[in-house]
Amino acid sequence: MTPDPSSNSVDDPLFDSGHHIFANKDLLKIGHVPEADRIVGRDDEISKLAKRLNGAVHGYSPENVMIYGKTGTGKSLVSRHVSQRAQNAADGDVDIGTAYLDCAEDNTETQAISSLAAKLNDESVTGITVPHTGLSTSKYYKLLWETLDAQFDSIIIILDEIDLMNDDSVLMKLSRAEEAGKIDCSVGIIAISNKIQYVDNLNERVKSSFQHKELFFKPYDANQLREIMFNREDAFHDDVLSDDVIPLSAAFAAQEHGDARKAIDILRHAGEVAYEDGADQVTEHHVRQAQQHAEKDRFRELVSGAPTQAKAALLALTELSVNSNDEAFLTSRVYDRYELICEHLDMDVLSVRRFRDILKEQAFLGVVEIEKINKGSAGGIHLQNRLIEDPQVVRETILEDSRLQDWARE
DNA sequence: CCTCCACTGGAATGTGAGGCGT
DNA sequence: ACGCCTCACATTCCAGTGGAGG
Repeated sequence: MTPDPSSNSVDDPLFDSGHHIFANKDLLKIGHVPEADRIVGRDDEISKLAKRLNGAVHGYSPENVMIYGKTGTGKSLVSRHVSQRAQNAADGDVDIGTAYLDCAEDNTETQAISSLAAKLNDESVTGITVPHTGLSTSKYYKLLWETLDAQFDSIIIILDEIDLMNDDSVLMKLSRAEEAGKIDCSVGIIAISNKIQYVDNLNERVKSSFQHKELFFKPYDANQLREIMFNREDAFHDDVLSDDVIPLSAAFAAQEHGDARKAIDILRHAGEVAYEDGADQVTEHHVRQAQQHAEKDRFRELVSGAPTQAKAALLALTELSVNSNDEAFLTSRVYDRYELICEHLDMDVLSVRRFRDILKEQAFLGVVEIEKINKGSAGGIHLQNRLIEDPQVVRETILEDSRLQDWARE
């Protein structure tokens, strides 16, 4: 944290906040939508998508589009970009609205519709207030139709990560609203998924109402990744990046199946590491460190963000791992230890059934690994639970939680 | 090839927080 | 003040599971 003596614009050295490394850190933010000339290698996709949405610009119905592609291939980016441009390009007397919805966050029908209504509603125009929760689903739909009618001629709705949505009916009702005469506003839906089979698994009724064209996004190759990062080089001051930084970050990210998000993350992290080191250049060394950091951070966040009961369960598993030579333990054994911990800490003891689900959630998050084994006539089917990361590290992270700290003294 | 064990996991059901309109 | 809504989390019940060992 040594202040850089050469930095000129800063009065108080305590707050020089990385200026000697970053010139404009916003360029490295995840949701950042770059200008058209900074989007790399997606020209084809952009013009195809624009063609589909063209109707909206002139006041008639746009087509629905289903976009497939792996994470970090620019699906959200291109969708946002094109819908933004459609909004700007609209004919003088056409009012276009756009809404972006992350289905990972709002993954139920009600949540999705309520968020959409809240996002699109401009209270000063419509005079409608949209409560966050509390209404029935149908009331939220009604509110949404009202806001749409009051404000727009056409609307483009982006449903990101739609495969995480628990209920397909959103898709159906949104796409049907116009033809069913519920609203007088053209609706175009851009649904984004990283699972190719998404549409196949849809219910027939939904499929028939959600008429759509499909668009596939290929992963970025190493060259494109490099170009993407060079385009955001302005985030750093001149001469701060040493020559090998971007190629190396690109190489790391290319290994992860061409994920641009990861690439930019690594680059930003490397800058932060360099800043903390008090270095005045970002070097290959910082990139490597950033790469390792990213892995550990992700894991710590998972564990420290877990609910208390889940932490207690993990704690039980770490206790067993630390105090024995085995690595994997039967659920019943982990549960016994968990009971002890709960009693000692004066916590509620959950049922075995719920406990199993908690472990399963942790397995889904990649903290625990579960293997099914069969002991035959000696006792049928069991699950074996094993920590993926070093038990000591998990233990330390869990014990940072004030509610569980008492345990450390035993 | 059949049995048998002790856990697994689906389904139904309950509870309480948070929030609405009347 | 009240009824009504959703949703997350939890419990209870029980049919199903599938390989070691007879």
